[in-house]
Amino acid sequence: MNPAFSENSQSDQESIRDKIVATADEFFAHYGFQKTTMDEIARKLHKAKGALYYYFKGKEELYTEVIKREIDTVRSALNEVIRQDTDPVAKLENYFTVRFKALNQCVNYHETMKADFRESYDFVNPVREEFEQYERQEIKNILSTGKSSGHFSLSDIDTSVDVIMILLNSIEVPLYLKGMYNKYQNIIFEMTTILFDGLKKNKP
Amino acid sequence: MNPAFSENSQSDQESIRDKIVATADEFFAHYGFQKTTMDEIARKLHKAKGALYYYFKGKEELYTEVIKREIDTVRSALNEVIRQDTDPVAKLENYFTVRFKALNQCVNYHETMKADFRESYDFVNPVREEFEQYERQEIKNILSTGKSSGHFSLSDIDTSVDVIMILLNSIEVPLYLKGMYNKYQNIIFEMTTILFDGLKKNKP
DNA sequence: GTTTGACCTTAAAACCAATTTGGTAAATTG
DNA sequence: CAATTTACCAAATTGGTTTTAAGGTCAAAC
Repeated sequence: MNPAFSENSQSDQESIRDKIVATADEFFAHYGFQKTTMDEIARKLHKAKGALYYYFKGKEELYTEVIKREIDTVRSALNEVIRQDTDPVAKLENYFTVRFKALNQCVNYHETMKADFRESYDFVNPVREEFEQYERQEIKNILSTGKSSGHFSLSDIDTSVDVIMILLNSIEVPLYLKGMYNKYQNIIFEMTTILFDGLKKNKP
Repeated sequence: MNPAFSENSQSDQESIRDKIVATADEFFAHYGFQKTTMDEIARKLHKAKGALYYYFKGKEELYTEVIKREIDTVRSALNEVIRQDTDPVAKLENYFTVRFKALNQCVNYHETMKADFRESYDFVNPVREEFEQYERQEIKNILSTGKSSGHFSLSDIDTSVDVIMILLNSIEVPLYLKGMYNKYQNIIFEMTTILFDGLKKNKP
């Protein structure tokens, strides 16, 4: 489970697991969850379908793993931004830019969002929620340090975080589900600017 | 067509048209576009189905009329806000509050938005687009006068309008489609506050 | 000018058989 | 024992057909 524990045999095991996830990713991204079959994935890997069930409980768990890795990519990119030693304003700005760009790559994640209007993909909710919690925490951190350092003037940080979270999540719909990411990029930039002028401390 | 031209006989005609729209509204709001039949609507009005086609070309036109009236309600409320002699900042704030509240009542309008992820209700697009154009114009007016009067500090008004329009439209998804309007009200308030601090001229 | 009711056409629902597919478990391999 | 296969089941999906219902039309009637 933990990569740090991987021995020779387990390294192979992980490697196969990874290959399964990678192949599943391709199919899911191409044909979506429903239209992808476990048999297809197995065949592509020159394995029998049953082998997949040695690594994953079922199709849903495999799909969830694919989504999880997509989200992890975003998280890594965001961690990189957070790690940097920049002032809170620049950090939050970077956070937004990187988030939109990285999330734009998450084909399967968008698929579930789109599908959520038709049917429910509840089984990915844990992943979504976990990421939301992560983001909430990180944004709160940035705002908190920004408030302490006098970069932001905020009365209630938690509410500000709520606002930002809702804005981030809301704007995903036109951006990704309607494929307007490239078209709206300059508008996103302007939006962040306005938002930041609102969050920033007014220069006295 | 124009109510100002209505004579006695035409007044009756308009009255019946209105009754049809009202009844249609009830059914559409209750069962949605697809599951409502023209026959149902006619029966409720103690008329034959054919009568409806004397006033409307078809089901889609009738539905569009229902949507149009919903939107007109919102527009009236907004016109009231615009009419008032308040400073641009307060006016735009009122605009937001009233818009969200009024739009929350438009059951059928939300139905089409929700449905747009499954199938397309293109025939209501003209209504949508017309309203969007109206909003764009009014918001631009407010921003323009706000800039002239020194309440707002804006470099490019058109882009600011774009940002506001996208934000307004984006946030409708969680607000109405996911029924979070009541839950999010204080967050909306805070959002407007932040947004306005961003738009307002920094006090020197 | 309105309304009706019979009528047409097409789209949706209901049905059913055939097939596919997710999932399991015993057997097999190395 | 870890990893994989094969054979198999039950449930879901698909394809095609029939039936039904619903949108829309029109001549006649009010």
